[in-house]
Amino acid sequence: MSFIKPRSTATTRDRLLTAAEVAILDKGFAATSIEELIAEVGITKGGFFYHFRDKSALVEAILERHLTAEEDWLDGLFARAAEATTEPLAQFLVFLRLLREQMAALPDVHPGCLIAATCFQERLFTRTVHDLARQNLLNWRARFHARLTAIAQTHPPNSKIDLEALADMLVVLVDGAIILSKTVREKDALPRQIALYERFVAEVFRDVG
Amino acid sequence: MSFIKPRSTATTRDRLLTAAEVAILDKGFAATSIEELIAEVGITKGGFFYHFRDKSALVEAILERHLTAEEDWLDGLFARAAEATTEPLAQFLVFLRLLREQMAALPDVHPGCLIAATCFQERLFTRTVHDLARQNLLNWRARFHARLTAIAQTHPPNSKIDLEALADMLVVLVDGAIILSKTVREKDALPRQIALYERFVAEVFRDVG
DNA sequence: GGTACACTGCACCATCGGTACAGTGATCCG
DNA sequence: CGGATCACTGTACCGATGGTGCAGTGTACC
Repeated sequence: MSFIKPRSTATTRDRLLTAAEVAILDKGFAATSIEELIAEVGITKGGFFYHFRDKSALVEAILERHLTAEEDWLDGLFARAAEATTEPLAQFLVFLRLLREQMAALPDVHPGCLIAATCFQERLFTRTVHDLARQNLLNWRARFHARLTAIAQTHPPNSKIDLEALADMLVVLVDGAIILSKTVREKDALPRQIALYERFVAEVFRDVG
Repeated sequence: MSFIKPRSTATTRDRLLTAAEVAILDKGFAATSIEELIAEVGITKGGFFYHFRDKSALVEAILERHLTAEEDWLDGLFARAAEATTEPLAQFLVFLRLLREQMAALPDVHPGCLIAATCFQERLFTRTVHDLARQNLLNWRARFHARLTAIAQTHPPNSKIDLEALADMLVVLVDGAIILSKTVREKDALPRQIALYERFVAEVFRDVG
């Protein structure tokens, strides 16, 4: 090549990550070849393995980037909910509404959950990939659980409830609804499940006058 | 080979299916090689392609067999629930309890949902595979929805509720909880989610005395 | 005895992940 | 200005795997 390519250091690696993330969510990890990625980004095979030790390391990097981005995004939603009200239950319900609205606003069916995508390809990935996914889920469990516990202080549930499972339930519903919406090709499946969760949470903590 | 192998016609094909199903649920489709399957079953490559046009056709056959077995199994649970009571809500709740108990009795974490596993490997499979998965989910939606509608006749919910989404919710929770339990390696995640669903259904249709 | 079934055995192909390594142009540092 | 380092290129090569093609073979059934 004779033209001068803008020297972009981290950018090539980042473009690889983006191309790979899109491709993996679209058609799966195994169906995404390294050769197709380097063709898209415009580098050679040697260049790919300069950035990533192997295909697993690529997934590792995608997951890391994705998980922090997801965390920032949800933190943003929590912050907006905190602006609206300080009351724990109301705040959580606002957060859920914001989450549902954002999911409903997506143009197509949700591209899919990377966690779920890795979950069913066990042996293709390293320990690290699975640990990343695991830590991420445990993180969300802990965060939602803390909020639900706080809510239960001021709104004691009418009967004993498994708050940890209720915390997991949101993540479970999101992942499950993504599978459903991808499989039956209905983009409103996800927001509708979140709506049910909102109702459930509201009913569990409804103050029995 | 000199020893006389018992002539087992359909059995070889069936043993292939079983070996493949186990392997795919354990480590994923892409990580399961044809060569490992034929080694396990004790045939040659030619024998494999005599039974299946390609790897996708294998998945197709596994799904078909699996989905009918699953349907029979759930029908059995419904039948047992019908023996216990004829009242629609009580019957559905008995069914959910049976489902939860069976899931809790599994020795390890649930091996995983074939539907979900196919969902994230889009381009590796044929149209048929995806259509099978789709029809299966739509089937369960219709069946649960019919039951919920019947329940709503005798137990009008205290406020309007999306019964179709509530029907989907069970499938969504099961699939999502399998992902969760596989990822964090906690076998009780699935029964705990079903327990929450039981409570939700009971509360939605609780007669406001 | 003939036909169909359920394979075996073997040769071969393309794709893909991955290795190895020498070379090269741009950039940064002293 | 020189040297080191970065971010690659280019090429050659390897093994595993999915898949094809086809001739042959033992068994069962009619």
